[in-house]
Amino acid sequence: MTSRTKNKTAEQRRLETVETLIDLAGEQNPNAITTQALADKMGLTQGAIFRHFPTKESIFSGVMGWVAERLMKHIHKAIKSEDSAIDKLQSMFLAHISFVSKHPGIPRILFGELQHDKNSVPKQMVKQLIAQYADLLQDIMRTGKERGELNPNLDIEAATLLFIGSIQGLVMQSMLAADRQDMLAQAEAVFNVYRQSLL
Amino acid sequence: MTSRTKNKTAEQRRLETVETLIDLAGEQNPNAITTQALADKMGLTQGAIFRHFPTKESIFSGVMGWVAERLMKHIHKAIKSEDSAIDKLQSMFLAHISFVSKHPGIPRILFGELQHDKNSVPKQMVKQLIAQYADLLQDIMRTGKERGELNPNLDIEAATLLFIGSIQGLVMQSMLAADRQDMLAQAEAVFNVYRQSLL
DNA sequence: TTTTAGATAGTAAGTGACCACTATCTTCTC
DNA sequence: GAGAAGATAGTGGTCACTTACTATCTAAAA
Repeated sequence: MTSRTKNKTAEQRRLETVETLIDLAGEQNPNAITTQALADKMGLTQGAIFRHFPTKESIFSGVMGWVAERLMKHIHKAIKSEDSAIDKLQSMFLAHISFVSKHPGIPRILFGELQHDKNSVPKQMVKQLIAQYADLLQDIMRTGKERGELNPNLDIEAATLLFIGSIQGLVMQSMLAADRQDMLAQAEAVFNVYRQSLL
Repeated sequence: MTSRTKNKTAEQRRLETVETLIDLAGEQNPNAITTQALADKMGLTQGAIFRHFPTKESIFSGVMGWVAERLMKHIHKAIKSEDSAIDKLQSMFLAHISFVSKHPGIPRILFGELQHDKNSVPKQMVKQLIAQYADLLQDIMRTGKERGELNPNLDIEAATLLFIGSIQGLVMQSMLAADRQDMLAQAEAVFNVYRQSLL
């Protein structure tokens, strides 16, 4: 062997693999990323990947775990300091957009998983993440209603769908333009329009 | 040869191929549909596909052409009979949802094309379709503003993105639930929330 | 009306490239 | 020296696309 770099521990490699996949997904179709491309970017041989993951699908499961933990933590941190429902929603919106604009591969992987027909493990994890996310939104809206901060006639389920949809719209926009620079600026404008529907 | 069925013309086969692909995309990941699966569903051999299309990608271009024509026609017909901007937008929204609920494979193919990195022909066609769609929305909103039907301070660009995003949200919801039945009912509720943001 | 020739739709059977995954050997670390 | 990380070199399967042949259709000549 000619390698001079030290071996890393299994856990380090697992994390590195997951993050490399997220990185690559920012540049190309996630479903088209090969284990070879992954290994190349990590400076390993293709076979080495399978020392740490039993299947390719399990790497995607790892990604979903990574996302679920970091995204929810990021969002909870953002809304903790806010008081009113509207402010919480706005912080959540902007935190989410800043997260995906830092990791543009993530929404692409998410959509890609949803495209599959069969209920794979990563797809189930996506479903669970979205359900958890929607629950949080509905909690905020419900207490916002109780406190008289939101329109008492607001259809919470529809408002939740609209919230998530508007994030998807921004993501799609950035995929069209391949230009994530002004995503945050646009996000503010979009939320301002969305806000009107809550009052 | 043992076949008893007559040969069809090239144009008939091209159309049939495109519609079969749309059909299949309603059930499985569009990018994972093989030319073999397509041929099977049409009762042809795999090689026969390539009598009518030079590459697999060109079939997707055919799909995008099909969609662009039918969707826009469907939508223009829906808004023609409406008067106010709000009514036009609502008709457009519901027409769009009824269209994709009749052809659930279409949004999946669209998303799938956007995932690609390189600017393939079908991806460019998707971009063009979305741009055309956004133009129509903005036209309606602009005249709605002039007539005093919409909030004069409305951010039209953001409202357009929110409109498209809300459709994406509904589509995603149907992909999660694999249940397109109540998509139209949900659509009305979502538009009612959206409408508030225009006033 | 019949014959026939050119064009086209379709079949059958590849081909080469790619890819997830594996078996075996080598190197590193403790 | 044991156990784990990595390298090397497969293997079987899949897939888009091709080549060479056959069946069918059309239209004009006889």
